[in-house]
Formats: sequence, structure tokens, C-alpha cells
Amino acid sequence: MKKTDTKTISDLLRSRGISPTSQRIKIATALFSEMTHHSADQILASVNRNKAEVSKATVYNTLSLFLKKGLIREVIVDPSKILYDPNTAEHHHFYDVITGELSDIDASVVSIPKLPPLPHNRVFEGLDIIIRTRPATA
Amino acid sequence: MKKTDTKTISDLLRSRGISPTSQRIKIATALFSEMTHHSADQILASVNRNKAEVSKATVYNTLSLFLKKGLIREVIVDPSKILYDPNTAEHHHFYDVITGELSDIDASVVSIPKLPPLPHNRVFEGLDIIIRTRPATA
DNA sequence: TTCGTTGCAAACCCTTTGCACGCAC
DNA sequence: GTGCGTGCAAAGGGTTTGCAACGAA
Repeated sequence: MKKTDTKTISDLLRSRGISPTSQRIKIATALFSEMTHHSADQILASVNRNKAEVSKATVYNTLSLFLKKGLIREVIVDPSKILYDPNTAEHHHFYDVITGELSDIDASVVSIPKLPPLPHNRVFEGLDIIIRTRPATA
Repeated sequence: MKKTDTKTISDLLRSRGISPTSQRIKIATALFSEMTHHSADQILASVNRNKAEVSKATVYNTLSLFLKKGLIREVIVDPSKILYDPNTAEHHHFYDVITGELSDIDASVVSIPKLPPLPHNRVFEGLDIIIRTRPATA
């Protein structure tokens, strides 16, 4: 099972043109083992939970690489840190401004009927919809 | 004209429960003189263009105060800096991921037919829609 | 050998904080 | 005098960079 997972992850990396080094596999495994949102710091901690295996610089480098290769997505909601999202399917987010919790919204639920025309000389890159919330009793 | 503007700004601040000190008036003037998006740094530079008049700490303090009082809005799109938006009417944004340029989209153009139900024990805080773009020729 | 990858530490940048001074009521 | 507002400098925290060491082809 673990072996299969690892193999799958290697293949995933290779399929995106990323040579699967052991550090990259560890980082990818951490990202994809739970389909939640992670900060660079969480990945770093998660990968080095038992013993130090990957350095901070490598985590940042690798996340940037995965991002560039379209393996993960960046979610910019918290001014103090970037979150990475292993779910690259079209979807959007609830963001709790107090707790920092982020949860998914299926794209079909909030689809916009028509996108406005883009500014001149610009091409579409992505659409982010963020619904900011706060705890009810606060 | 200038006098009138200043008076209007003072009243605006007062109407939000903010005592209009000279620094706050300068910062508010910088924010509202052009209805574009500003970073804390731009405000700092703009206010001190001719001679140093407001310190960095005061700019940050004042922007936070204005934000809390609902005079301006925060726009979180660029991982490296927070932008402040003097337009508090409902609207959304185009964001150029290369140049960092931000431009407005009128709310009516992209309104979402139905908001998804909020997670349990959460209340609505705000809705941000960001259409990320890049220059066409890049 | 060669080039891509990693690690460590320092550098960076935006933002926040601590604390003393100054002004208004 | 009391309290809020301001300024300066330093600290803080996430992210990036420079460079040497390493490892696979």
C-alpha cells in the first residue's frame, strides 16, 4: 500500500516533468495524503515529524516548483502566509478570518453566469472566489 | 477647494468616530484623492513626497484604524503586500499576476446568483472575487 | 564530469511592537 | 494631569537567495 502510494506519487511527479527525488516525494506525500490546505510551515513540520529530512529551503523551492508545474494551487487569503491547495479542480473557498480555517466550495455551487470582459491585452489566469466568514458567536 | 476637501475629510473621519488629526487627514487625503488601490508603502511615500510628515508606524496604525472603522477595505491578492481600497462599495477585482495591477469590476457584472450555505456557526463577513490575469503577450 | 538538487544560514521585506515624547482637553 | 496619538527603532515572521556540498547519469 505504502509502496503503491509512493510509486503513484513518483509517477505523478514524472508525469509533470519533475524528477522524483526522495525529498520531493516526501513533500508531495504530505500534500496529497490529506486533501486540505497547507502552509509551507506545516509541510516542513509534517515532513520532519520524526527526524529532520528536508530543509526549509527545499520545502519552499519544491512548493514553488509544484506550483509552477500545476501540481498544486496557491491560495492567497491570509496576509501572513500563503496556503497551498492540492486540489487543482475548479473550486472556491470559505475562509474564517478569525481562525484562519479554509474550506472548499464546489465550483458548481457558486458558478458565475458570465465573466466580465478582460482588460485589454490580458489573458485569463484564474478565478478565485473567497467567502470570508467569522465564528457566529464572536 | 483644498480647504473644502480637507473639511470634508475631517467630517468623514469624525462621522466614523475617528478624531481627525493632521496625519490622519493627510493619509485619508492620499487614499481618497485617487480612487485606486494603495499599499502601505505607497501611502507612506505619497504622504511624505515633499517632506517627511508621517512616520511608517503611524501609516500602518492609521490604515488599520481606517480598516476597522470601515472607511477602507483590504484586498488580499498579492502574497507580498496588502492593498487598501478606498472604494467600499460592493465590487470585485481583476489582478494581473505579473505586474501586480489591480482594477475594479462592478459588482453587478459578476454577481453570484446564490451564495452557498455557510458552514455551521459561521456568519458572513465578505465576498471577494478575484479574476487573475496575465499580460497577453507574455 | 556535469548538471540538477539540497542544505544551511543570512538576507529581505512587509508589518508589528515597545516605549518615550508631545499635544489636546 | 490624563490619555490618546505619534515617531523612532528594533523585533518579528514568512519567504527568498547565495553558495558550497552532494548525487545521479
